[in-house]
Amino acid sequence: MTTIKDISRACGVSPATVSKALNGYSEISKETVDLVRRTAKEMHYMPDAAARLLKTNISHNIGVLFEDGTMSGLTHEYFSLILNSVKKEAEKLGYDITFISRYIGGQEVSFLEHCRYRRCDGVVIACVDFESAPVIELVRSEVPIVTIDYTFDNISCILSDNIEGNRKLTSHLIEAGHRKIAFIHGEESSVTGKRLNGYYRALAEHGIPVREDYVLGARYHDPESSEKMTRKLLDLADPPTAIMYPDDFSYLGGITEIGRRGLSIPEDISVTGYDGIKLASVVHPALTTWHQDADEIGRRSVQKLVETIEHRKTSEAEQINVSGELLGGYSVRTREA
Amino acid sequence: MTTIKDISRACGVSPATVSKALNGYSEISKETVDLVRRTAKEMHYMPDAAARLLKTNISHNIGVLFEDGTMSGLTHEYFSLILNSVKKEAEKLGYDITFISRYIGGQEVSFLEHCRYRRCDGVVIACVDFESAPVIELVRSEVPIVTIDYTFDNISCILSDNIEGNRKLTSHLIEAGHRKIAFIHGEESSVTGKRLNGYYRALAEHGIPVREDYVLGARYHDPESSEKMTRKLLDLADPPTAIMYPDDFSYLGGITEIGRRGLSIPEDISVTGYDGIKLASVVHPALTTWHQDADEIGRRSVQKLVETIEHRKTSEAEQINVSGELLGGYSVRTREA
DNA sequence: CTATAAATTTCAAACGATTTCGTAAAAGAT
DNA sequence: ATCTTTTACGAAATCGTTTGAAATTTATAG
Repeated sequence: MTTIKDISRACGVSPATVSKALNGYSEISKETVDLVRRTAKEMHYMPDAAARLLKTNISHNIGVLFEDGTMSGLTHEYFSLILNSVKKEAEKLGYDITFISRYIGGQEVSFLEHCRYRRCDGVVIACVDFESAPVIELVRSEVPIVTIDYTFDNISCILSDNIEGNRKLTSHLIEAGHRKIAFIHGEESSVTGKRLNGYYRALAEHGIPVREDYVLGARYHDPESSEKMTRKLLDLADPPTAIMYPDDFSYLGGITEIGRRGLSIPEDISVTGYDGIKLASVVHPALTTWHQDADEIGRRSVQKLVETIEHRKTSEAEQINVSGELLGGYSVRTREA
Repeated sequence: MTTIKDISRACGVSPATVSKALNGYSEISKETVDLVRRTAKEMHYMPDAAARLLKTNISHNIGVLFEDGTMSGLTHEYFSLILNSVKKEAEKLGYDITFISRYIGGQEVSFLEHCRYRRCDGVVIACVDFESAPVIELVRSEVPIVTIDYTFDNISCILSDNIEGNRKLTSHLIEAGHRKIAFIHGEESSVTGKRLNGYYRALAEHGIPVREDYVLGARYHDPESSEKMTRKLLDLADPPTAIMYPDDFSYLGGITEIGRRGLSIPEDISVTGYDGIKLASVVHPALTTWHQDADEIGRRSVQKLVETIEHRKTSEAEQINVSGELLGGYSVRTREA
């Protein structure tokens, strides 16, 4: 590997000058800069991130803490999309991304220790148990953090508009003439709480009393679980005319149970999902759902994190709401009042 | 941050001794080792990966090159699963993983340059255009590489058994009494080639002549595209009795078109998918498909890569086949001969 | 008690870059 | 011609760790 010394030798200048020329210091003459840059290119010079980090204390590396997809209750594709967007934006802003795990050299350590070991400039946290001790330790450390879909004091977070989203989605059903609207929510979490909140609000705004037997819990991303809840709902003496599912994928469980009973969507029963992933538009019938703007969420997280990293003193913790949109499908039927 | 020097001061020994004690050199006395280890723990010492790398030339960092060229990338569940498994196994073996991109500090560079910049010990490549110049450059460099689902001379690769898989899947249909079996394959690639190969073999083994009008190309992960091909097939004067889709997700496009014609699966037409992702088991009817063992593929890639890294001289390039299994669903109907 | 071997520990030089401070030369001012 | 300023560059320290060789201490032998 060519180093700065090799170049300095080839150019007949000192390593210091090479470094400065390469990094655009103004004190180096135009000719020297040109010479150095040219030889660097010719010799296929690449700076060494480690050496640079050692001296500058900047790794240009941001950690991502995304708990593994299958174990997490939340929608797999939604987080994959966020991760992808995080990656793209990070690249654009000059950062690489590394997964933060609880291992170093095969030994178990805390997330924070891992971050320090790799000297991450900052960390994006999503899709984890935010109330677990190792996560809290990291959040409360000196490491710049941005969380997604969870709020901590004094920590910036990017929030998908779960309250608004579910409120609008519920309102959409109400405006289509539904009064008996069931909501199958996912397992307890702050996201779930917000969606419930939105659901209740929409009902309240339209003066529809809440029926507790229409509010059931299932597990995110688990069609079997939603299938079971759908069964419960349809077995009620007075079944709902619309069912809201925890996420798009869970809708598949709904389809199964609804189909089993010979009912059809949306003629006999209306349904909605949540997420707005590709699946929603290719199932039959296409699902009316709330699209969460995963791209924007990923982008904003990194932008905010980088801002925090690069202007640590002036940058303030901020809660950023990213709004989604209603994605109309063919799974909701308008009922006459 | 506590450094080795802080510990050396606290213990009254030299930094060298601390380093050796921490790294288990046998020449250090038991008492010193204990003392050093204890104080290191007390002072919350964490080694600095960068400094260590600088000296040892080992980053304990493996790069992953997972591109989302076709917009599938990370969102494609099969690859997400592989990535996840790669991550887990890497952690277990003491490596972190970093995404290899084509950017450093926002500037465009080659993959190889990025690897050198971060000094990746090795790279797992999957899901990219293996025939593009930047990928070839990386593969042909001195960096240890393992590829997934693509073969290069002298480079280890992990192969999902696409030939066998599709052969067995096709045979399964034949054994169920089908003779008119259409195969909608994905876009051209080595994987597609192998699956075609498996399809042809199965037909040949059973003495069934190939009907070229039953072999159509669609795009992976694109139900609309498969929907269109399904239409073509069903419009044939002599339509097939079974359709094999490029992947599980594409099956959804098939369902749409088949349903539109009032046909049902599997009574009127049998179908199969490929991948064996969760979706296959929760759609209706559950899909008969070939399950690719993404977990095993990820695991073996990292194992082989680490072997290559750690025993560079003795380790030989190897092609490892990971076999999958037929996942029975309810989408194939047995026909009387 | 030496002399020698064995067991510990320390020295000091790296690794590859950045950066502060100093200096020499060139340019500008008086 | 002298003094001041500016411009361009270099010397050397430093970041935190590792490692082979040298030095020191301790143990063993003669």
